[in-house]
Amino acid sequence: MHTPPEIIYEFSHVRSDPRAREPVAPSREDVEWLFTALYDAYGPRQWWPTVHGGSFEMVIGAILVQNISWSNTERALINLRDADVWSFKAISDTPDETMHDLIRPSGYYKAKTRKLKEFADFIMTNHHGDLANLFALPIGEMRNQLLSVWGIGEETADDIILYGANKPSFVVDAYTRRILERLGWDIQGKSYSAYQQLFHDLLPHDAYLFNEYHALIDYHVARICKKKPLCNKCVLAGNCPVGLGVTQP
DNA sequence: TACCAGGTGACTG
DNA sequence: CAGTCACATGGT
Repeated sequence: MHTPPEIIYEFSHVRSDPRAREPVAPSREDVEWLFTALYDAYGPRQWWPTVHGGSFEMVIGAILVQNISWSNTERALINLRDADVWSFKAISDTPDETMHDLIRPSGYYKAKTRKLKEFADFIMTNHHGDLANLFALPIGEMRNQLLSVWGIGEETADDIILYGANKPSFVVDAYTRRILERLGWDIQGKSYSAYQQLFHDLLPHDAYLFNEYHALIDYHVARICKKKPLCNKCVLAGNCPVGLGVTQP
């Protein structure tokens, strides 16, 4: 379905001095190196994960997974499907109390019920109930519309743009922030856009590249670069200040 | 047991 | 702009 762009194979395989004690601004070579190292180690990740598949599930899953594990999200998606609450109209028509019971496993069930309903109303009111109409918008307009919906923040908006609409908007999450900090890469400020800008400024805006890059970061950080990092199992250890013992996590 | 897991919005200084 | 808090379930 996706074909890796040739540019991947022209990426840098080296990074700047990993023994620097103070954070340094990452170069294009650094950002290319990280992708290449993870891709060589793990191969394509083929995200977004699915239970039943389809754009509807992807978007609903992006809301339900907020600050919770995917396994919890899966339970909620299965409940919704089994209850035949599997369209924006169905979400809108289902009483709050029923929604609470169905999505309870995903946590924050009251807040997420409101989020799902606000999003369903948005799609029905502004896009004739069809996600394809949202996905057809230019990235900037799509992103602004998504951010206008209560419960859709920057990460969820970019999840939907990248993994739903298949357009290049880099996803920044807690894992992304953690690994960049551990690598000793200085970011101007702590805002979401500061992190995203790094990737947008230094990489070609390619949906496949952004898709795999974010997926590889999450795969790697969830398993290796944990709060207590497993540096003895890390393929980046020889190029990371933490892995080299230069700095502490 | 306590901590952790693919955030967001409300509120504060 | 940066920091803090509530929101809530299931796994380890």
